[in-house]
Amino acid sequence: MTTPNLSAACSTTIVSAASNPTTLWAPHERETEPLTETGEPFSCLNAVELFADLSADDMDALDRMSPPKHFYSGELVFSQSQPIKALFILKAGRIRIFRVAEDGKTLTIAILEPGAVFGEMLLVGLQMYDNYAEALEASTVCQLSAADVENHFLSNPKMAVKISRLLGEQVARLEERLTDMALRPLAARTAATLLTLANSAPRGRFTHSVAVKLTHEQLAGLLGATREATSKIMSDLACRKLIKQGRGRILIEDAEGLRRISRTTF
Amino acid sequence: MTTPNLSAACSTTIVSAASNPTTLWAPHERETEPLTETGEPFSCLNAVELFADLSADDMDALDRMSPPKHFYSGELVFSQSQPIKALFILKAGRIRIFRVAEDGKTLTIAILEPGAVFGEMLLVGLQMYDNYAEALEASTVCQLSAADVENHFLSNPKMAVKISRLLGEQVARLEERLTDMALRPLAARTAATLLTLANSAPRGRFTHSVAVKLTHEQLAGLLGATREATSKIMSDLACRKLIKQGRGRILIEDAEGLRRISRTTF
DNA sequence: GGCCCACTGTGTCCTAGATTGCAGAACTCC
DNA sequence: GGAGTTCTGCAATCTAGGACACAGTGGGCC
Repeated sequence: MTTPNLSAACSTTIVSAASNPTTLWAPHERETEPLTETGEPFSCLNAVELFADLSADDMDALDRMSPPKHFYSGELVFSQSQPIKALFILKAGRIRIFRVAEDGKTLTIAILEPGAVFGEMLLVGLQMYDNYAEALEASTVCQLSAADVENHFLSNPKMAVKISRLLGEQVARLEERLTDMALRPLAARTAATLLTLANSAPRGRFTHSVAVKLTHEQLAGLLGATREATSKIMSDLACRKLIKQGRGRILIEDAEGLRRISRTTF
Repeated sequence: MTTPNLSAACSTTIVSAASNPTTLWAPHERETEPLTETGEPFSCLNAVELFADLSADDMDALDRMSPPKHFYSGELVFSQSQPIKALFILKAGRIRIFRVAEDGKTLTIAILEPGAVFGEMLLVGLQMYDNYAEALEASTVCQLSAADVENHFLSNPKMAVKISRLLGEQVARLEERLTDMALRPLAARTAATLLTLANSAPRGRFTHSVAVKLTHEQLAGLLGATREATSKIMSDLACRKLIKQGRGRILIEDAEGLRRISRTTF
């Protein structure tokens, strides 16, 4: 009652909003988009905050030891059968970290953008770790072997502190997500997730609104819900003018409105 | 179908099993139980693994600076209004860490036994952190102020590594719990949770089975479910002879059976 | 320019679990 | 040993969201 339920009232006109003639998510834009703000030709390490404290020597050494590897869209970066033996740095593309249940259903733990470091559990010496990683698009990844990491890294005390902070933030995020999953209805979770995604996403340069590059299916994986249920919520959000939709793109139009929804209990 | 559903078949005789004349969870046992294996009179620090690498001097200094504080059952150790300004060490009793949703429903993040360190987010410099902590029973807690921690701790490189490991394990646990929450039905989650609890619980000394000291309500808080739903599952588990129940006590009788249930999808 | 396929919208069941309400049993405290 | 409080069992709804089943449609690709 407090939150007006308009789902019935505006079951049409949803896509029409998305098909307006702006080039916001025009496909050709993707190619010209620099993958990080630091420019195209960058070593695997120099753009990553985690490595900022490395000496130039270490940086060079590590860089030489970490040949970039290419993954096709859909390819597995690691899995149970190929357990993590390296620290990964995503150079280009997008990687999805996920877990699989017995029945094949999956939950997405994270979707990584260029510059992200993953396989961090190696740093902490945790072996058994049943996450999978899959390339959502063609991606380039650098690998640091456990030995290299050992030598140039764990010796450095500043590094340990950074790792702690990294993990601490992950803990906070995960606790938040866990309680959302347990206590919040799908609509609220969806809104909250969109907001978080929007924050980590690159700002749009042609508009005030922020684009999140995800299909409903991918979003559903992140929410722990079905594609159908997610689609329904998204249509609803769209017709309340909180977001705009395009195939595989979501534009956040009204962050404040989303924040309101994310606090609803039912 | 693969998992026999006996809920109807054995809806009686559940409590009778719990009311047998053993003294396994007799109330008077609690008082005589040593709170940790290291004996009664212990400083706040010496029994805690995290501090093992501290020099004797540091240990003494910190010990002097951390007066034990008492909390009554039900009292809040910290909350939004009293944000974390210290690192806590649980000396005696049990503490529940939880989060609260807008509508008042809560999710239990963890239930801590003596020896546990909490408020770790302080170590990583994360301020905003909306967890609550409440004493489940009369508890004694030592506090290390942020300044003390700073001086004796963050300077020590070994310490940072330990903290990383601590947080890494938390991340792993939380990811596991998150996927369970998203992909597994209540029964499976219950079984899995009981097993985890059993592992961290002190071994029973009079029997092969392990006791978990929780009411259905507390367990439900951990599972993100209602007390009723949890009770139903518990009765079911009990009549399959996988557990035995007593007021506020759960005995794991057949860990292997529980493990089987924890893998069921429906 | 046309074909095909990945995305999305919708609609109808159907079940797990929330909600509500209550009752009896066990433990605690006088 | 009696009263009140906690804990647990049980049953009757109610509902969010899952499972299926299709139907458009936009866009990439040839």
